[in-house]
Amino acid sequence: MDTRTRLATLLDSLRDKGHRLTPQRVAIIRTLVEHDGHPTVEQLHQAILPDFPTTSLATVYKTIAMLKEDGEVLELGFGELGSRYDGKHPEPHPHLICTRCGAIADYSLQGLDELVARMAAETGFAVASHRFDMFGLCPACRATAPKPNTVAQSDADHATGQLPG
Amino acid sequence: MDTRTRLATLLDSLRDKGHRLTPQRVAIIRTLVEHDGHPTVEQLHQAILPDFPTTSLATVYKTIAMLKEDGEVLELGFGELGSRYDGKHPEPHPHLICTRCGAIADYSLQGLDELVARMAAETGFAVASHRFDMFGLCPACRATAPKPNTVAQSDADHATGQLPG
DNA sequence: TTCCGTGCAAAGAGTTTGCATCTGT
DNA sequence: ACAGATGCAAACTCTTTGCACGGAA
Repeated sequence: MDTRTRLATLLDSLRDKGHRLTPQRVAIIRTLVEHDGHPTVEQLHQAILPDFPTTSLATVYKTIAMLKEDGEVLELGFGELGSRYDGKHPEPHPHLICTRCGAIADYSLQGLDELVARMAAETGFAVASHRFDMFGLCPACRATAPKPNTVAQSDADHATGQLPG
Repeated sequence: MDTRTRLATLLDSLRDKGHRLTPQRVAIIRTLVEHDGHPTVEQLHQAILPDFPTTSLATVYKTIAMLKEDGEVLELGFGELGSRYDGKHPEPHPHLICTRCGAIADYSLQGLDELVARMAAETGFAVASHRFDMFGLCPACRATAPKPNTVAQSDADHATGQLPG
C-alpha cells in the first residue's frame, strides 16, 4: 500500500468510527503517514505549525492517543530517545537503533511471527503484540566512531531512513 | 550462578571499581539480586525501608544508575508499567508481559543471539544489545479474562514469577 | 582525613487533564 | 444545534540535580 492510499484509507477509517476530521488532525496524520522515519511528538508539532500556527502540543498528543486506540500508529517508547511514532507500518516489526546518532531503521524479519507464536505456545501466553529492538552503531557511525564501543548520542540525521530488510 | 554467588561477585566487582559499599547500597543490591521478579524503583525502596528507614528514593535511583553503568542491571522501561529492573540476569533476554495483571516473565530463547548476529550482518549495524518483549495475557489471566482480547491493567501479583523458558 | 555517598528539597522533562471556546457534521 | 475537538495553562509522574551533612576507607 502506498502512502497516498494509506492516508486515504486511514482518514476513511477514522470517519467511519465517528471521529471528526479537523484540519489539524488531517495535517498531523498526513505528516505521520508521509514521514520517512520515526518522528517525535515535537517533530510532528513543528511540521504542521507552518500550516496551522495555533496548533497546540496537547492536540498532537490527543490525536496520537486516538490513533493508538485504533491501532493505526505504532508507539516506540525509548528511555532517553523519547517516544517515536510509526504511522506507516503500525504492525510490530524489528528496529535497529543507532545509539550514537539516534537513527532508527526498520527491518522485516521473515519468520518472526512464527517464532513469536511458538514462544506463545510454549509458555501459554496469549501474545497480542511484541517489540523487538536492536541497539548499536549504524554503518555510518561505525565508520566515523573513534572506538567501536563508544556510546554517545546526538541528533545527526544522516541515517533516519529505512533499511531494505 | 546462584543468588548468593551473584551477590558476592557483584559486591566484589563494585569494590574493585572503587565504589563504596554503604549499608544502603548493599541492601538495595541484595534486594535487586534476590528479587524473583522485575521490581520497580518504588518496590526496591519499600523493601529496604524497614532496615534503613531514612533511605531516600534519590539514593535508590543513584545506586541503580551506578549499576547500569557497570552493566550489572537490566533496565526495562515500559510506557505505563514504569521502569522495571532485573539484577539477576542483566543480559538481554525475551520477556512476556501480561497486559492485564502486569506480570513479567523471563524466557530464554536459544538461537536468539545468532539471529541478532545475522540481522546485524545483513544490515551493517554493530549491534551491542537488544530488547525482545511480547505483550499479551498470561495463562492465569487468560483463564479469568471475560474476553480473550480485553486489555486492561491492574496490579495483581499472582504471576510475578519466572517461566521455565 | 578525605572524598564519596546520602538525603532532602527543588528543578526538570514529557505527558495528561480541566475547562471555556470553537467547529465539523 | 450539539457532541466532539481545540488550545491554553495547570497538574502530574517519574527522574535528576544541588548542596550540606555524614560516614566508608
